[in-house]
Amino acid sequence: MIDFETTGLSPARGDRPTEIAAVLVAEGRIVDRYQSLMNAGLFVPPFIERLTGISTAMLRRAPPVEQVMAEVADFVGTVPLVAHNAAFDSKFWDAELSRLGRQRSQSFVCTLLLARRVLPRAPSYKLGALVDSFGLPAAEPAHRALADAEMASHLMLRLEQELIEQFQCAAVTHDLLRRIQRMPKSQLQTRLAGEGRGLPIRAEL
DNA sequence: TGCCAGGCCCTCTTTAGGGCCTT
Repeated sequence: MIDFETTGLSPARGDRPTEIAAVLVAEGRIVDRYQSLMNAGLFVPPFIERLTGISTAMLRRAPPVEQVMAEVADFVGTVPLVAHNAAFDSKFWDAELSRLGRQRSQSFVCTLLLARRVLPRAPSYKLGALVDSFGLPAAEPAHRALADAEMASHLMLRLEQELIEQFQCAAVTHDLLRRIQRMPKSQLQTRLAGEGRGLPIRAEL
């Protein structure tokens, strides 16, 4: 599970990471962690500083972005990647690796897309709201990379439990999660409701 | 000068619009 804090929403508009955390999950638990601030030489906008607590002064004392991204890419290796709203983290991940002349070799799973399918009537799909609704441990401080990555890891494990119940799968693999998150939401829910829970969907997957 | 992300997903839809989610 990876989580970025950044200067904004779009690397295409010049935004860069300010912090990253990578949490390694195996056999249903967190087994290793990487976390670091990083200095890309940018000014942190006031809104972002209020949101994350990460200031320009903090980044001036942080290691350079190139060093941190190389370290975290080595830490991650070829392990499948997960993020909450992976469309956001994957574009920063790819942009920063590209600057290093490296390329991602593995795919992303998105806990936001999975949650929309597993919990079709949830009032909110924000990371904190989903963690609260499941009664999962809320790591502090929120909107810092390591805390958010740990909360998202607990959310992913909880969603896997839900999928085992709904799809009656003996094991939840990265490839299975990829297929589920790409399945049209309306189609998935209609079939779950209309055909009973489990076997028809499992056979299709 | 003025504007500025982008993909998912619902609906008063599909020749579209707007809210959500990430920072």
